Order: sequence, then structure tokens, then C-alpha cells
Amino acid sequence: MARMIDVAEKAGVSIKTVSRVLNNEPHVKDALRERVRAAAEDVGYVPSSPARALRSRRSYAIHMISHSHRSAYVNAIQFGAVQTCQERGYQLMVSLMEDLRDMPEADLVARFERLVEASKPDGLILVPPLSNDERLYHVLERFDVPVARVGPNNLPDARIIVKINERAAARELTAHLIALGHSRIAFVRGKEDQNATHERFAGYKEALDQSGLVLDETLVHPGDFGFSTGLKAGDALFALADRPTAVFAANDDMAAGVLMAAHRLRLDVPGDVSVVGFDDSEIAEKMWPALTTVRQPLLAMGNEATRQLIDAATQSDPALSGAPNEYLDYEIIHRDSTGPVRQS
Amino acid sequence: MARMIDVAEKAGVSIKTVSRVLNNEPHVKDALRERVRAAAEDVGYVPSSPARALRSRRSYAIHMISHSHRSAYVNAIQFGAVQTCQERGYQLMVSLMEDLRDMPEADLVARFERLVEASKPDGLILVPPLSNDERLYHVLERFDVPVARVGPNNLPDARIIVKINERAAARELTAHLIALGHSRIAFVRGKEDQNATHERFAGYKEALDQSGLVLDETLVHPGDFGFSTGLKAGDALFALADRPTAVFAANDDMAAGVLMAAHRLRLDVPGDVSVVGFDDSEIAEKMWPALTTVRQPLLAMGNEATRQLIDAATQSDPALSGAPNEYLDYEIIHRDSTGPVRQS
DNA sequence: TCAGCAATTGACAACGCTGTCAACGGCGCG
DNA sequence: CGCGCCGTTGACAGCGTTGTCAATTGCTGA
Repeated sequence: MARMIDVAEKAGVSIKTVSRVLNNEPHVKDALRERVRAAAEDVGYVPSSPARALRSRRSYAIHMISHSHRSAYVNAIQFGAVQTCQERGYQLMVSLMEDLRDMPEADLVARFERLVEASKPDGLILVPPLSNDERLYHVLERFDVPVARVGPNNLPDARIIVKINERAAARELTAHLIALGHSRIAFVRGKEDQNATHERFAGYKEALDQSGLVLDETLVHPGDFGFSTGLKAGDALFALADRPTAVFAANDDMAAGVLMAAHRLRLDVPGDVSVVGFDDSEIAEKMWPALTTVRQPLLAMGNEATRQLIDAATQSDPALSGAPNEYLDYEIIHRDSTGPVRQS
Repeated sequence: MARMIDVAEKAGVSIKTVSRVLNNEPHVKDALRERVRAAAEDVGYVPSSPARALRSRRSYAIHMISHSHRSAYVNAIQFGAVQTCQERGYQLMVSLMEDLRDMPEADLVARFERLVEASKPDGLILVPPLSNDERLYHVLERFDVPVARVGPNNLPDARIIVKINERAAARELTAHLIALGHSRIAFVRGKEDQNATHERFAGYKEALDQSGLVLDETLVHPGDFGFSTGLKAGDALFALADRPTAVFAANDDMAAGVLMAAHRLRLDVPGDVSVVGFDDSEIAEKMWPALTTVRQPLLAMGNEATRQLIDAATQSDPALSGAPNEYLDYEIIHRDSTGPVRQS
């Protein structure tokens, strides 16, 4: 309701001075600065973001794009993103993007053109599997918008990446199982087009190698990160004559499926079989038994992605931005689904 | 990049005509309309939303505000909201709001002033517990912005409400337990400041009354909708000399806690005790045993809230809008956590 | 004391769009 | 045949802000 001119009149200055004060620009005497601030407070001034965006070509908005598949993982990242946006006076907008593989290149470009051109976000946040999509990567190269990618990533020269060392985490978690005496450790893979599947599997394999164990291909099962494929994998694995004593599911949802398969067969967890997951999503501690898993600092990842985007947008010099893309810390969460292998 | 004037030049018309065509306004000959559309397509025109918003005072954005506590419930509603926004060419922005009770009235007003004035959303979506907050209700009355509230609601004359009949659902679910032979049915309450707690409890009580059962206050336990209070309630209830044979937790997360308490005591579910929840959140089918619960059409609720807001913003005549606030359909989902009472 | 320069302040245009209103042309009707 | 009306189209202003640049002020140093 109140506009800049109202503040200007109240303070007895020009509207440009008000603009300067409210944007913390230099070249205003401190006394005047104070007077203007007081006036703004007085009339309850709130800047109009459309006007600002139109004139300054900065929208003070970050746009997060996720695959059209709900997940606690994405939810947590988004939550972190909103937090940081709010702290810094930014807005978070969210969009869904259906499966990219079914979309012709031209549509994809058009889609992003609309998205980027229309609302001119100051930054884009991409989450898996979008964050590691090669076509999308190339399409976005054409647009002049900073992009932050969350999750494991193997794209060339992608600027802002926020991730943990999934391979090391998987290695560590597998090593833990081995230390408990397990040698027949099954693995349930996730979606094959997601980098997480490969990183986590690689870590699993490295741990086996380091302990001199051989990878038994019959213990590796496909999956899609969904509960039902975990269930299916569990059914298959537990039907094996020589049952695994531990199962590493590439994420928590599939671990829940494995647990259910175990329960149905009246197998004791962790007595008969240990189960671990990955992500420490919300359900991990709510399962029976509570799941040993790898905690990803998803909130912090959302925070960090947003922070870096805002910094990039704020600093005029792009060379300044970019705290190097180091790994965030993960943590192995020990709960009740793992135990020493049973002496038989 | 391409502006309206570029389209206008390409089509050999004035920019106002282009505006008319792209906004589907009348008073343009069909032939010309086609020519303009083709030109727009040709130059890859994308309207600038800041400019539109500035001039027309419509932002084509919906703002969803949620409590700063992540939940699958809110996530699902938001998902529905984005879907509909995207279909209708709107943007969804999300905000967090910390606990209102700790906030002085003045701060609350200021907060919303900033939010509503700055980005001028075409509508606000409120989810529990915000959607039933009385102070917030009064604050929002002052602003000229349509508000949609999701979830059970007892505020006076609140315009757009999207909900299911929680009381009837709770009654039906309880009746189901009674039909299975249960008579000692415990209830775990949620947060006391949320309407859902009271509606669900009321339904539970009505079912007992209708079957001539008396409500045993020792079987009613407090909670806060969180897993850990469910666990605590379960511990307490199962320690009772005369244990309940069924537990109705006011939401799924608490039901998961009750289940864990049962498992720890080596109680068989549903053999020794039946457990039900409410919401059919994502974890319901992933628990052991899979949870019997009430499905809320959360996606549809998000869709509906958004649809009504957009309709209200689109139609100039406010009387036209507002399909009356009827209940959306719920569904009792029968899974494996309920069974007949054991003959002893 | 006064030129010269930096610090401060303001006037004005412009961002890209839509609302208002005027101009134009064709057509029905007297 | 001419008047007036309606359906089309366009010129122009203005939404609220920031960028550019000029004007003013205050201060330093010769």
C-alpha cells in the first residue's frame, strides 16, 4: 500500500534517496539514513517485488525444481531451501517436472524458457534425478541463470554442487556390517539412471574388496528406490537356499520393504538378518526395528544450495562466489536393525 | 528476452493488440489473432511476470504457508497445490511460519504485511495448524487476499475450506474396531490446539456411544502427533493391568510409535492388540504390520484449495466463485494391523 | 579566499506490460 | 444517401522501482 514516494514525502527527501537507504547503498549521510528508515517504519513501507524485479532484473526468488514424485528426501531439501530463503529475504518457488526421458528436446527447452524467462529467478535448485540429468544440463547451459545441483553428480564442470560422499558412506556402512561378522551381504540397487545407485553400490563393493570378500552377484538385486521393490528384493533374497545374513538397501524406503519381507517370513531382525538403508529419512526411526542407516544432512544441503545461489546472485563478481564444492558431512546412524552375525 | 513489442513488430500490429490476443481478450479479428499468435510463437515470446504483476496487480502466484515443522501431510498438500498451479499457469511460493503463540500480535501483522504486500499473491493456502488459528484468522481479515484453509476448521465464516469429515471417518474406523469385537479401545490424542485432535476424538467417542460402550478415561492418552509421544502412549497403555485390545492413534506417526511399543513388548499385532492410525501418510503401508488407517485425499485437497483460489482470482464476480465447502471423500484403508479380538 | 574535487542528493527516464480512451471504418436503418 | 453505432485497432500513460547523470554541498589545499 505504502509506496516509496510516501516514505520520501514523510522524510522530506527524494525517492531515490529512499531507494538508496533501503538497499543499503552508500552515499547517504548517517543522520538522513536514520530519518528515512524511521519514516519507512512509520508508514509501514513494504517494497513491491514486481516493481523491483522489473526494474532491477533481480527477482529475489529462488526456484526449486523437482521430479514429479513425492519423497521425504526432496521434502527435506526444500525445507532447508525455504529456511535460507526466508532468512535472506528471498522467496522460494517450487515446480514439478515430469519424466524427462519422455520429453522431446524442444519441449524441454520450451519448458525451461517459460520457467526461466517468465519469472527470472535468481537461481535454480535441482534435486535428483534432475540434478544429474545430462540433457537438462546442456539445456540449462544456454540460460543465464545460476544452478545449484543437490545430490551425487558426475556432470562436467557443474558449478554449484551440494552433496555428501555417498561412496565413502556406503563403504563405511558396509564395513560396519563386515565388522559385525557378516560376509554374505546382499545389496538392493536403486534406479539405474540415478547416480546415487552407482555411488552407493561402488562403496559397497569397495568395502567388500578391502576385506577380501568376493561380490556374489546373486546377492545383488535391482530396485527403484520404492518400497515395493525393496519388498520384492527381500522376498527373493530370503528365498535363497544360502540366505544372506545382511542386506544393504540403497535407500530407506527399500530397506523398509526388506524388513517387511523378513517379518512376513518370521525372520528375526537383526538376529537372523541385519538390514541397513541410506538417507535416514523420516521413516528410518519409525520402523520396526529402527533402521541403521546413513544420515544425509538434507536440511543443511538445502540451506547450502540456497546460500550459494544467493551469494552468487548478490556478488557481482562471479569469481568471488563458490566456496568450492566440498562434501558435506554424513553420519552413520546405528539403530536396532543391525547386529552381529548369529553363530550357527 | 523477446518482448511484446518484438511480437508486435513481427506481426505488424500494435503492442496493445498483442496484449489482447495473448490474454484472450475480445475485440480482435480471428485472422489477426492467428497472425499474432504465430508471431509470438516465432520469436519465442514469454511474458514477463514482474511487468504483468506490476501493471495488472495480479501476480499469478499462490502462496502456501506452513508451520515450520516438516510433515508428510503438508508435503502431500503442497504437491497437490503445485500440480494445479502448474496446470493453470500459476506459480507456487512456499513460506514457513514459526510458532504463532510465541509471536506478539504486532509481529504477526508485520510478518503478513510483508508477505502479502510484497509479492501480492493471488491467494494464500493455509495448512494445519495455521488454518485453524484464530489470531491469524483475524489478522488476515484485514488483508485483501483470498485465503484457502486446508483441514478441519471451526472458524467463523472462513471462506474457502477444504477438508474431509474427520469426525465421521474416526467414527467409522472406531466402529470397525468395535465390529471386530473390541471393547477396550484406547485413544492417543494429538496436539490440543489442533482441531483434528478434537474432531477425531469426537468421532471415536460417538462410535463408542452408539455401541453402548463407555469411554474409559484411563485409555485416553495425550500426544502431539509425533512418533515419540505415540511410543510413550503405547508404553503406558500396554503397561496397564487391563490392557486395551485396540489402540486408535490420532495420526499415523503416533500409530507407528504405538506399534513399536507393542513390538518391544513382543506383543503380536493384530493378535494381541489392533492398532489404527489416521491420514494414510506414506509410512502407513511401510510399517510392520501395514497400518489400517483413514485415507485423506491430500493431493486432491491441495488441488482443490488451489483451484478455488485461482477461480476466485479469475472471476471478477466473487459471488460466482465458491463451490460450497463440502467435504471431500475419505476412505478407510484396511491393512494388517487390525484383526478380531482374541478369544481368551 | 577561492578553485577543485569528492561526497551527497535529486530529476528523470525506463523496465515491460495493461488500462483508458480516442480514432477509424463498416454497416444497419431512417 | 447520410447518420450513428458497434466492432476493431492503436496511442499513450502509468504501475513502483532502480540506473544514469546532473546539480548541489562541503571540504581541502594553494
